[in-house]
Amino acid sequence: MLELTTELVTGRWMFLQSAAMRIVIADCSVDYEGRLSAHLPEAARLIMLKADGCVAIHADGGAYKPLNWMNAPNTLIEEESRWIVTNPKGERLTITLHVVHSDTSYELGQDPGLEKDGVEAQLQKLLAERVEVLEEGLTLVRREYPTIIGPVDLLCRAADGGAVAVEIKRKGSIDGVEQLSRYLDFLRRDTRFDSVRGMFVALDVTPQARALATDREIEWQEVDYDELRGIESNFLRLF
Amino acid sequence: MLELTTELVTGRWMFLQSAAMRIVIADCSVDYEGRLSAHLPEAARLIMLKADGCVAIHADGGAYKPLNWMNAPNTLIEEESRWIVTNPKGERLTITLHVVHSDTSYELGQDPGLEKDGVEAQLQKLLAERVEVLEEGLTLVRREYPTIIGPVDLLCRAADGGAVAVEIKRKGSIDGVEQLSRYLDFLRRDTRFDSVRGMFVALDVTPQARALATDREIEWQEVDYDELRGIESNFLRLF
DNA sequence: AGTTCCATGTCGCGG
DNA sequence: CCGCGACGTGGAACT
Repeated sequence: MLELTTELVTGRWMFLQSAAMRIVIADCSVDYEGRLSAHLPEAARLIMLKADGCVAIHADGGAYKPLNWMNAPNTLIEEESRWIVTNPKGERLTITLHVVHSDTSYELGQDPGLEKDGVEAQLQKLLAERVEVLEEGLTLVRREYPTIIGPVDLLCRAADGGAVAVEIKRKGSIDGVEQLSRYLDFLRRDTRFDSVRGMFVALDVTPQARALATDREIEWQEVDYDELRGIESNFLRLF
Repeated sequence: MLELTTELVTGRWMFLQSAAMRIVIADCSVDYEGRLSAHLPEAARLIMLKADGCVAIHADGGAYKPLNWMNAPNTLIEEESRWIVTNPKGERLTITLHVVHSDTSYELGQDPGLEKDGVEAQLQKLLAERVEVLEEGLTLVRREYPTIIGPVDLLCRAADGGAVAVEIKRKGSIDGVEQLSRYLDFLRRDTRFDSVRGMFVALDVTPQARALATDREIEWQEVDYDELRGIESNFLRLF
């Protein structure tokens, strides 16, 4: 773990390109011109510069979101007491430094990254591998079946030969039912399908979503994530 | 501008409650249990604690978004080399500190706040002043026309006397078409209008939004922001 | 408190 | 690189 101070560094732009995070505490005012125009009056703030060149200006509050920022890729020009950050999209962030209280850099190295569990992608993958969990005799035709208005999570075939469009959500709210309804509208006009049923699947389905689904004659069901993983690991163990 | 180090402080939780930002550089591993489960293996990271009690764990890259975070309000328990952050919603963040490289606090004070000039609001204003840009003979009835389900961006009258509901977006995606569809459903049940057309206007309209709008018999069009501003400034210059 | 809708959304994946 | 949908979306305005 190496801690560097700016005294060690002559070319700051080069420094930014190296893998290090720089933290500056300063009285500053900021202007952003890009997707909108924004201005920050002079005040004490924390300026974070990461190795990839991104810049974030934080106040002591307001959750994790900075007051102003510029995401990589961008170019930093350091003038006397003024930094100008520009990116290829034509956005520009200008930081005017009035007083610098602290300027420190830390060599953090590459992060091993976040391991997530319980998101929709995982759920879709598990269900795609075992669609018969949803209904006996159901077989997978295709994951992410494309339509002009977007991909259907799972397109399946039922035991009776009819098509079944499955929409999967972690939390099943009314939006998801609307989304599935749109897909059904389009699929039902596709002459390749004789009949298309809708099936709405989530870890939890809200009462409003249940009501709407029922009203639209869309089946809904809740699945248990741990159970699904259990089935999966049993499956792997047995075959 | 006061810089405090942790040596000055005995009760860190109290310290957090005071208006100061604390920056810790440490080798740490992190676990989050809440809306999902997530784990961060041990690595050097920056931990930011703000005065409002929020916590963010940053790697040296990945834009301004932290790897993990907990927004205020929450409670921080500092044990020996382990921090446990919990919130009323039942989420929990556990930070295990293996090596602390640096621990500094900064008194930043209250931020005067960001002054913004957003795009959609600006776009709506420009179009409201020149609705004939959208269609010949169109006149404005009212901006933000109120309905029970929310305000219609622009309610207009066409040359033939029919009503036109205009929804304006910076980026026109499928959500916006859904929103306009709901307004139309509602307006068409209002006996004061003989007929109501829908018009979906954005700087960019996605192909899927186009498809859905067309299917719902909603007109859509793209407008050019710079051109609109040009029209506006010409208008001001000439009259 | 619950809902709706905007955002400089950001992020990741598939074409 | 674009387009699209998910997100621990976050946040504000309004009911």
